Amino acid sequence: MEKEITIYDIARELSISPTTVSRGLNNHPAVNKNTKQKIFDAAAQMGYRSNAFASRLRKQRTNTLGVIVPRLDSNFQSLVMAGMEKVANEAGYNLIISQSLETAQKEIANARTMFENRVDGLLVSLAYDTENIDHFEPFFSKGIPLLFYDRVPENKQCTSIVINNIQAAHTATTHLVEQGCQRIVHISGNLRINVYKDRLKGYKYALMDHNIAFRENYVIETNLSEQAGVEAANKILQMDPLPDGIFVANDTCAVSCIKTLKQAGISIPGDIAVVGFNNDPITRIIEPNLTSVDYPGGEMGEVAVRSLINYLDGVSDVSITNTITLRSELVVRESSLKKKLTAPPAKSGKAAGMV
Amino acid sequence: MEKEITIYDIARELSISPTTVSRGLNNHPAVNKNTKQKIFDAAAQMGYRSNAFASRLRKQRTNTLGVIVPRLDSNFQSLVMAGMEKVANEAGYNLIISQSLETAQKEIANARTMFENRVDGLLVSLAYDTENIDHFEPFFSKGIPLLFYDRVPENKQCTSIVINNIQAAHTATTHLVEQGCQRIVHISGNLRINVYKDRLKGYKYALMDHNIAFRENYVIETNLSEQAGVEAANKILQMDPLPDGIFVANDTCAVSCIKTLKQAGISIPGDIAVVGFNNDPITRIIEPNLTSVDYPGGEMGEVAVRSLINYLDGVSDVSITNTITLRSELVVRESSLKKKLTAPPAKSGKAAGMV
DNA sequence: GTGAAAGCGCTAACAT
DNA sequence: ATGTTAGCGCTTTCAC
Repeated sequence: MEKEITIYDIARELSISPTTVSRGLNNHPAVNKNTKQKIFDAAAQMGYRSNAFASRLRKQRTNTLGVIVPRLDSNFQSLVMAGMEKVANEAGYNLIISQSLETAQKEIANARTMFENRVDGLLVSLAYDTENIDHFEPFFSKGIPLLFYDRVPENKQCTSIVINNIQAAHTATTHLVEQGCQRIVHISGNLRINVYKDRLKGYKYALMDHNIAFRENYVIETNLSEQAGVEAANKILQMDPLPDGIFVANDTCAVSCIKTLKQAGISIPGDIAVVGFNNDPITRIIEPNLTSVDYPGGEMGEVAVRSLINYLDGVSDVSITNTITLRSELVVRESSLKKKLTAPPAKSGKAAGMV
Repeated sequence: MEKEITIYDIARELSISPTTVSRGLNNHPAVNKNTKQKIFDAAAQMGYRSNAFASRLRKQRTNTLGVIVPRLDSNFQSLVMAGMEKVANEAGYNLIISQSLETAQKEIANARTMFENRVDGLLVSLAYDTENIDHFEPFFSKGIPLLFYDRVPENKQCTSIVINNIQAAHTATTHLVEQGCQRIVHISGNLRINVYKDRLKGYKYALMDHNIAFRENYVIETNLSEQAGVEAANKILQMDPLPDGIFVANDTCAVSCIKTLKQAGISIPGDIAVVGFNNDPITRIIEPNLTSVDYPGGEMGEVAVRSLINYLDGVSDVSITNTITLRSELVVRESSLKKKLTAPPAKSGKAAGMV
């Protein structure tokens, strides 16, 4: 590998100082336009490339953000990543992305790596089995901004970006009640995680608000996988009387649940109305199309990175100790419509959403 | 922000030299076990964190790989990313990920950033409108390994990881022919991209091999979006006689095409048999379930990173100028089955795949 | 087994 | 507008 060109080489070539070269390359205002041009020309011609490490070592700022995500291969998370990358890229930040694969152990290791890589800020969505956030302690004590999104810690001291899961679940459940459902099952995810815990709460509250008794055995805790949907459906089929509504905490599981129920001869929504969560593309493919809570992944990613960068730039030092709550909305489709609407339901998309 | 602890601080604390501290921290064999222990203890106690930049500046190696991907928010690409991250992480490499958003312009900018970040290697899947790969020239001339996957340049000089799109498309089309289809339409993607070009080729070859005339107007070039599926379906509905088979270059488009055809009263596969590409989760949700080419995204990501790292470690300097072709397979489901199989088709999954 | 010294390439005082 | 100087924190000869 040939020798790298440095600003010293350029300086020598042009008989000026390295300082001026550095300044020129960085478009410092106090450099003669002519000199600047010469510097750029020489740099291009000599095949110079700036050494980000030397610069970072010197500047003590990395222009890099770290992301720790449970899994990259989820529809929701990939939307988030896309949003994050977009904003970060526009702002000149790099993104180092790692996945915890839902284990605290990897999350801890990743946090450590991010710390040593001296990311300027860190974005985290917690793993399934993360019990505490001690592994982020170094970030707190060094004052490195840490922002949780979606799967956030209970500890309300942390900055987080979420949707109002309680409210969303309340709306979803209420919708089922309004469609005439009285025996509503809730298929939940891991109840140690805030989002699923909150969705359960919203479900409960909605029942209470409509004077429907909450029944412990109507809550099925699962891992929300496709397989879990099949199993949950089988449990539901055993129930007597048969439930007439199901609120599922994600779409993957809701869809496989519907498939299983249909195979068993249950009519959706006739016998059982179903509402999912996430508004994944599959909601518009399953028959009947699935009513679901639209969950702004891309936006969440964008907002998260933007907040972090604003904070780093001192623009919004207002407080990084806040919770940002994004809007979500119920998108009503056929799977939950026991009653006909006065106007026919929109074919698809968000048209029928209620704000 | 309090001062960072460096190896000098540790050295002073223990009255030994920074050299020894550095060696100890890096588990250099020639350091006394006792000393090593003392170093680690002091480091932990003093809250030391290694400065990756200083180390990289000195070592001229970054342990970082760059990834430039068209879009993060695609099912396939998120599988790839997940596979890449997994292997990279295990090997102690960081991943800097950026998206081109399908534009050559951003791809060029991203390549530049990756270059300045001195990634040890780069993984690229090309954007829609990338016309040439001049922007990767710096990597070639600096000897930085560059590995293309999936969307690779025509130029066969580059290392790439692909599936055999010609063969896969040939198999898919042949399957339709064997089901009795004679008028098979192909819904293709952007024909400037190798994968779609090759799928068209495979389709053509299969027709030829079965003495079916290739008809120009049976090829519909689209962007393979959901919307494109609707439009393509409408075109097909205009055709007289009606085609009896469709081979679509991805599943998203195939599914929306099926939905539109069904709405128009066409029976799938009775009137028209359909085969997709990618084996996305949606193939198992649409009714009838969609026959599709299984496309190993996760594996592609894993293999790509593993190859790159092996090369960097000098393990497989065999040649980074090769093409690695991964296996793909047709997964037969109801959407293409005009004839009953002797054995009943597998309910789902890859069981019915032909190798 | 340990240490001294030099330097990776850059930038930010502080001159001038 | 430009230059001098020093140092970011680490690793690596080379020496003992």
